[in-house]
Amino acid sequence: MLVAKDANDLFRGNLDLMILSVLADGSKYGYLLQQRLSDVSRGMVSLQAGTLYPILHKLEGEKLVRCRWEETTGRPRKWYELTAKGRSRLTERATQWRDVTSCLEELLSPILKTLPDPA
Amino acid sequence: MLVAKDANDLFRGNLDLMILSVLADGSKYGYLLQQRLSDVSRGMVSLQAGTLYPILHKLEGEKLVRCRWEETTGRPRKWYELTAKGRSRLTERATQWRDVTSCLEELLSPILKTLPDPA
DNA sequence: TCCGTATATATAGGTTACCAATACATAGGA
DNA sequence: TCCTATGTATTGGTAACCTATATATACGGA
Repeated sequence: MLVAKDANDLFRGNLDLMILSVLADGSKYGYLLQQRLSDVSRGMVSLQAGTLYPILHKLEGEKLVRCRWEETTGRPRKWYELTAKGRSRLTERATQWRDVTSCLEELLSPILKTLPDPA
Repeated sequence: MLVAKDANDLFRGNLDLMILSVLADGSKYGYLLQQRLSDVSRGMVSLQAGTLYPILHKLEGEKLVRCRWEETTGRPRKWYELTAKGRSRLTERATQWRDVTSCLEELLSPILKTLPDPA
């Protein structure tokens, strides 16, 4: 029951949201996105390749991102860019997230108040 | 990709946390817990029986809750009570949740700032 | 020059949380 | 009498994510 079995279980269901939001900050290729996400989350999120690429393919299939291969450098890289539809989805999902947090915060505030400050 | 396919997908992975926190407010039987959760979430969370009871059984198996049948009233009811281990798990999961939100908030704050107030 | 590591993308198979559907049974009101 | 609300439970299915594996290039050190 979600007892830290898998690294990213705490973010389950929100990886698409996180990826879209990172792409909103500028186009990236998969590997770069992976590192950026690890950085901004201070290591809390560590997307494995087997997690990342299937999500990107799915986002592409939904036309939320578009991509093109860059062959100029030695290694081929696949750059992903947010589409208009992707931006729309991002705001939709971000709004949902805000609603979820407000709901959870109401439930958890009495419990969290008894805890020491995160510092 | 989490496009409101199922009613509670937005809360996926947190139903155990929500149930534990509702039980922290006092012992309840399943059906009562189901309604209370719907109330405090203003209808956002609507646990079906097929979702609720398996979770309760699992929590019981982990000794996070204990339960006893109440036979006095007409219909038998199974009351669930948080154990010490359950309380410990609750604070642990609540802390995790706080960390997740702070991480997501950092990612989403630029997007949410552009949106109108929830009101 | 050879090897290990970082870079870079991809797929197959498995696990788990949750849902939908169904089942069974009692109480109360129309 | 019948319908709805109450109350607990199980079975089968789906989707998201993970682990393991595969393939290939670039680069630095020995």
